[in-house]
Amino acid sequence: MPQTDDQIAATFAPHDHRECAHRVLDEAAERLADQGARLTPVRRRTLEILLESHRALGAYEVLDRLAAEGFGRQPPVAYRALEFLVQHGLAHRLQRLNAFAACLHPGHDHHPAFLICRSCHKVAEAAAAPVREALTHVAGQGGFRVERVTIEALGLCATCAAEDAPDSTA
Amino acid sequence: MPQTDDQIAATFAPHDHRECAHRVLDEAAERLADQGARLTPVRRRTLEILLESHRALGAYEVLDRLAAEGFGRQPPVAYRALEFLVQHGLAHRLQRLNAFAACLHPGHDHHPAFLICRSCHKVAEAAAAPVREALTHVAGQGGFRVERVTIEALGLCATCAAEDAPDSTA
DNA sequence: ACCCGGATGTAATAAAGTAACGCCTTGGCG
DNA sequence: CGCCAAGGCGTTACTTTATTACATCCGGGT
Repeated sequence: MPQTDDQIAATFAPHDHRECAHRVLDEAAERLADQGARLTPVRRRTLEILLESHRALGAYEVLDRLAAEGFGRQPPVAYRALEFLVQHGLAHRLQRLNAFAACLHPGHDHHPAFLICRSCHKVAEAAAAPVREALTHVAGQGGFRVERVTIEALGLCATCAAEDAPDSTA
Repeated sequence: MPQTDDQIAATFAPHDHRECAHRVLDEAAERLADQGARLTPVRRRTLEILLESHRALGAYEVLDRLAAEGFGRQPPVAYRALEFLVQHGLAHRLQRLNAFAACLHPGHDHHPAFLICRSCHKVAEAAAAPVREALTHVAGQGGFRVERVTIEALGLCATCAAEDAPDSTA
């Protein structure tokens, strides 16, 4: 399971973000070593940039950051690093946003459902298994074999909902 | 329910396509009249173009067709017509493809799940309700309120699967 | 006739993504 | 060590997708 209920809430709640970034980065390096893939400086930095927030960043946003730090300033620099991260399950691409977000649960379910808050723009990963199962079932009845799914929800996270209407929570 | 199992199969199976196109177009005109919206020539023609196949078309693909028929040849012409159709539930936007497809079941479930065949590229609509429900449930446990959902599956339709391996069906 | 809003059309530009090529590093091997 | 092959990085140039801004036109109401 990619993400428990508490973890969804934790994504949106204020927290010491350095800690989760660090944890993920460590796991990432380890996993890549196992696969014989190289976490080069650009790639590592790209992942760090994504990890600095729970938001999804556009490729050009990432590119600007990389360029400012001495890496190449042409689009392929960012796209290659991002593609590498996605392929190795360290980042996800959000179709609705044309943007990328670090995977916070590498190694678990590599095709989670995404919860995108329209207010704070943070992105959480939710367990996609039950959702995918429902879809696979519906599709299968029509003879369609599902191979890959995109599940993205736009809505309001608990933290933002509480801010919008601080006393209407109960 | 936007689409029964038989209807999913029907989308991918060979069939007289003029018939389903015609039916949808008639319904569309009627529905728009109710809403006080105008199905102008560009809009109508755009819908017809989308209805000519079960595939999703890129905005520029539609634009080329429109331009060839005497309509404007600048991007906003196509984007405006497509946006109108989407807003009135007569077409859908497919995020994965950056493309648009006619809605074959206007008036039912306006946010269906999409089944995209990677072989024939046709797109079917499937009932999203159970899928959305599963997602809403998972998200709700984390305090996230789902508002809009994107569900798109990439896979192989029954017709293409049968062609790939004609005798492995049983 | 006049005005108004919506629908069209245009040019221009932004944003997102890809192709093609050369150089440099890394790591294996004689 | 010297050599080579593969992969990574950087560049230029380009394609595809989408939007902004503004002029014009058409239809309905007064």
